[in-house]
Parts: sequence; C-alpha cells; structure tokens
Amino acid sequence: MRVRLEDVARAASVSPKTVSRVLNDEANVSDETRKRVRAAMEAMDYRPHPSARSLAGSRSFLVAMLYDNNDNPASTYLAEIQDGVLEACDAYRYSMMVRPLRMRSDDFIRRLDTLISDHHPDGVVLTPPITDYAPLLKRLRERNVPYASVSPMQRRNAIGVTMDEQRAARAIVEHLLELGHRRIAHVIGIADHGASRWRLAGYREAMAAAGLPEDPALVVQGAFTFGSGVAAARELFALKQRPTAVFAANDDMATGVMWAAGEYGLKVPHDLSVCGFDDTPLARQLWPALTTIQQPSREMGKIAAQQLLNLLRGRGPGQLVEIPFSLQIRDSTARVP
Amino acid sequence: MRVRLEDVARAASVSPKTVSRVLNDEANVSDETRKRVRAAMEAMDYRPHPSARSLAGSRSFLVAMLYDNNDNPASTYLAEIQDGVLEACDAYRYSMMVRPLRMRSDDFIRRLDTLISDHHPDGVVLTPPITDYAPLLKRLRERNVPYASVSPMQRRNAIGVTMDEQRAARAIVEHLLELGHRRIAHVIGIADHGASRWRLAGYREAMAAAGLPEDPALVVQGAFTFGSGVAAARELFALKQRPTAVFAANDDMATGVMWAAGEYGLKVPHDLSVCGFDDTPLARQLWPALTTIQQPSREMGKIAAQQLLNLLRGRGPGQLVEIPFSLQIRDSTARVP
DNA sequence: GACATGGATGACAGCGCTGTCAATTCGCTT
DNA sequence: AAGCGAATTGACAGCGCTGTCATCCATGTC
Repeated sequence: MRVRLEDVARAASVSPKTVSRVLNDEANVSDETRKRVRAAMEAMDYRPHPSARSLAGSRSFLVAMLYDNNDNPASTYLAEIQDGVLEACDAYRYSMMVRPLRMRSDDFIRRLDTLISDHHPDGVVLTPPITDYAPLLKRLRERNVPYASVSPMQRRNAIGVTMDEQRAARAIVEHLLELGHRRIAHVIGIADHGASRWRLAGYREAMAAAGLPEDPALVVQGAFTFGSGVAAARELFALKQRPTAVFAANDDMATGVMWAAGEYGLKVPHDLSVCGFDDTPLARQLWPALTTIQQPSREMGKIAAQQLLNLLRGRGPGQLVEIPFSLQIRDSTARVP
Repeated sequence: MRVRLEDVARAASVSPKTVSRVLNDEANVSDETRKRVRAAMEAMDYRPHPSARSLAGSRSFLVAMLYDNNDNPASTYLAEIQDGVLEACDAYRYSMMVRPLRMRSDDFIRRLDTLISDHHPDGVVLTPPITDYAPLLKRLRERNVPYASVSPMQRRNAIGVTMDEQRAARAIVEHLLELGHRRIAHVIGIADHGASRWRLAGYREAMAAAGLPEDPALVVQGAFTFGSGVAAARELFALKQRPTAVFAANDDMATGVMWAAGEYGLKVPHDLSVCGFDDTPLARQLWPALTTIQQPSREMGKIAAQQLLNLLRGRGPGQLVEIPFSLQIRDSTARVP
C-alpha cells in the first residue's frame, strides 16, 4: 500500500498540514520539526501523489515542452533539448509532457488551449522556431502560463537560455579569414529561424570587419537539411569564381556541402574548407572531422527548464542565461590553397 | 471557471454518477440518457479533470513511453515513434510521458519503480532495444503494468507492432542479386538489437537461396551510425576482392558507406551499389538517392500505442500487428559493372 | 396477482493532498 | 510579571471525480 502524507505525519508526530509545509518548502516550520519530518519521509520513502497535489492545490507540477513538428529543423536537436528539460524537471520532481504543434496551422491555438485546459501545466518550455510565434506568446500570457525559451529571438523580458550565435558565427568565419580565405560562402538556414539570422549576421560582420564587400553570389539559401546543403553547394561550385571556404549554418548542411564537394572532385580541406554549426555527433564522425561551433543542446534544454522551475518554485524571477560557445577546430578547414 | 462533472449533471438532469458512467462508456445507462448527457457535455465543452479522475479512480489515463538513451540508435527514429504514440494517446485523451532509461545501468529498475510509484501509468510503450530487456519486462509484470512494444524480438504473447524485417532484408538483397551482384557485403547494426539480427538473417537467407556461400570477410560489424558505416566500408574496400554491392543495416550506415566510396573514388551506383534500411528523410536527400526499405516509424508508434490503449480501455486483448514493408528502389543500386 | 429478476439511476463516502483560518506557543518589551 | 506580535502548529473542509451499495422500476414467470 502507498505511503501517504498522513502516515508520515503520524510517524513524525505532527499534523498532516505540517508535513505538507515541509514537502513544499514553506516557511514557518521550525528547523527541528522540519528535520524530523524530512527524516520520516526519507525513512518511509514517501512519494506525494501528484494527482492529489494538483487536485487540492493550485499547482500541477507539470511542465509542457512545446515544439513545432511542421518544419522541424533537426529532430536530434529537439531530442537533446527534450532530454535536458526532462532532467531538470526530474530533479525537482516535476513531470514533463511534450506537445508537438504545427505553427501557422488553424488549430494551433485551439490545441494549445486544450493542453492548458486539460492538463494545467504550471509552465511551458518553448523551442525554436516557436519561441517567437506571437499568437502563442499572447495566448500564454492571457492564460497566465509562464514560459521559458531556448534561443528566443526577442530577448527582452525573456527567460530561458541563449548563446551568442552571432559572435560564434563571427568567430568561425574569422577562423577561416585567419587561414587566408577571402572568398567565403555562407549557406543560410530556414528563413525565419533566429539561428539563421544570427549566423548570417555573424558571417556578414566578420566579412565586413575584414574589409571584404559582400558578394551576393556567395550567400545562398538552405533549409537546415543535408539535401539543401548539397543543393546550395552545387550552386556555389557552378560559380565562375568558386569559394575557397563554405560556412554552412548547421552541421547537416555542412555535411551536404562536403558531399557535393566529393561529387565535384574537390578535396576537403585541401581544395575547400567547410565548417558548420551545432557540433552534432555527426561532425566528429565525418572524415575529415568537421570544424564547427559547439552548441550544447541538452544543456540548453536543461538550463531553460531550470529557469522556468526557479520561477515556478518562487526562487526569484528566472533569467535569460547566456551560455558560452566554443569553436571546435577539426580537420575540415585548412589554409587557403 | 472550470466546468465540472456536477455542472453537466445538473444541465442534463441526472446524477453526477450517471455522467461519470457516460464519460467512461460504462454499461447500464439508457440510450436516451446517454444521448442527453453527451449533448450536455458537448454544449458545455466539458473536460474531465485528469487529476481528479486518477485520484478517485483506479486509472491514471497516463501512458509512458520508455526508451534507451544510452546507445540510442537514431534519435530521429525515436522522435518519430514518439510522435506516433502521442497521436494515438491524444485521440483517446490519454496523456503521455516520456522516460529515458539507461539499459544495464544500476538504477534502471529503480528509475522504473520511481516512474510507476510516482505517476502510476496505466501502461507503457517499449521501444527498441529495451523491448526485450528481461529485467524490465519482469518488473513490469510484477507491478502489473501492461505494455506494448515496437518491434520486439520475442513475439510470443507480445502486443504492439512489428514488421517482417527479415523478409524485407531478404527482399532488398534479392533486388541486388537480380541486378547481377554476387559479392554482396552486409554491414551489421548494434549487436543485440533485434533489427540487426533480422536484417542479417534476411541477408543470409537471400544469399543462401541464391546458392552463394557466405564469405565472412563480407560481413562486417557496424553500430547504426554514419561513422561506423564509413569505418565498415573502409574495411570492405581494403579487401583484395571488393564487394560490388553493400547492404547496410540502416540508412545512416549506408550513407557512411557512400561517403567512404567517394573517398575511394568509387562512383555509386556505377562502381558500387549501396542500399540501406529505414527510409529516413536523408535517404531521399542523398545523391544518388538511396535504395532502402521503408519503415514507417511514426505509424508504428501509433499502432503500438493503439494496441496498448485497446487493452487499457477494455477493448479486447490487444494484438501484435504486423505492418507491411515496402522496398524503395532509387538510384543507389544498379546492374553489376 | 404476487414475486423474482435485472437494468437504470442515485446517495454517499472518500481518494491524498492543500487552502483557510483558528489556536497555541514563543520571545521580547516595558 | 503582564502583554503583545510573530512564529509555529493544527483542525477542517473541499478539490472533482469514482467505487460501493442501495433504490427504483419495468418486465417476465407461474
């Protein structure tokens, strides 16, 4: 039979309400009592019943993670974020629910409402690209559901986690410049993702700082997929003046570029330097291993969830944490031929 | 304010208990009453409170999906299954919870117990490779938690979904044989995954049926990753007698094989035919597009969950549904040179 | 026509917690 | 030593449902 709060209360010779106070870290419990209750909980391996808690109280101890499964960028990216969010929720005994939503679909808001009405999550974690989807944010505010975001575009008043992707992109392009490259191409990600904008901006910034005027032919549109990287690279290799280096907005596209290089008989890095962004497991498995920016997605999911939980647990307002990036220089970039 | 069961009862002029009966599709309610109650529910947009239901009753309306995040095969595979499970759960208003577990870790069972004690899922969905992890199954049975599996190895008494992977593998190797190939290599997946065994068995079956003795040098171990495909291919290409075709146990490894072919100056499919298994999005994006077996992961997750839900909702015992595979012949396989 | 049978319905308690508010104790002031 | 506010603790109702059991009524039986 399940151990109930009442059983703990009896064992610790206090009232159920006091056990409840200890359970919820509330004030006005003497240290002595608190210690005794904690010991009893421990000894009896007490686990509060989540349904009872949420029925009686105003909190559900539930966090929902929302993601877009329409133009889902890289599912491994989301899977890692999910793992991180889950880890953070686990640590504070919150449960987590995942919710795919199709951005721009008619029933987006209705499905969101259903989620909120049915399950009453205490808060939600938003992942790109829905971190900045205005109708969503509006509805969450209307319904008074706090949220934290992973890499939101709009940073004012946001809580969650970010990385300075623009500076990271600039750094990786500077790395190419230091190797003597001048004709550096960029493959852009899906248009309205923040990641695409920042990485493009960082590319431009680095090029401009090096006094290189932008050549529009060297900036081509991709879509974060391997295939779009291949297509973009073919465009670039068809140019009269080929680039000597390509910075793709993510690793999948960079892999596509390397693939296309093979087709064109270009040896990486001898004839062409290639770099990506994200540091997916693939980057290390490639040959040559891919120079890229490490983006710790799992950690980012965890931090975003932690900030949300800080807020929910009344531990301050929650922040927008900026985590450092790190440039992973491997074998796909070399001195200009 | 929330609409409660009591409100519906008043609107339909029946007792709360009768509304509860209708809500749970119980017997002993007259058609007339049932219709009236349903109408009232509809009109008031009534949503039962999951916590109240699970607190009062013996069911939690919760399904947990368990997966192994240790040697996680392809995360996109799991992500798709997850989407399918979620869709099925949604349809019957069950909620879903995901739970990563590390197989063979000390606290596997403890974490499973925690999940069960904390959340009382009505059932769980198992994904490869933990579908056949004996200690897990044992504990689930002990704790009386029903489960359904996606592609379990042991099919007796199992419910969920499978595909005849062995026959599929045999079919794809037969396709290579029809193209005139005789030296056909196979790259095996992670050792104790059912998928690896079946695909290897299908390969052997086809070769034997064609009267070709097995050449151990042509069967190399991989690990379902791109990198392991590259490594395996290098081994194969170093052979005095190179294979003219390679059947890799999944698409990621097949991609690695194609990559390595590029390194060795082998043109696919002219010099080497390559095929995979799974039909991941990548398969279509590659150039040449990959010949492979379509495995509809999302659908499979959905079906497994549906079988579990049939069981939970008292709609019969739940079955092990076998879904058909389909051979996707694309451009990576051609007549032997 | 009296009575057994089974389907339809409802009354009521209680699932395990938390919110509210009252009661008690404690430390400190004057 | 009395008095007072703050800290600590507890009593109790109730969150929104479901399980149990009692009741009612229509039907069939002899």
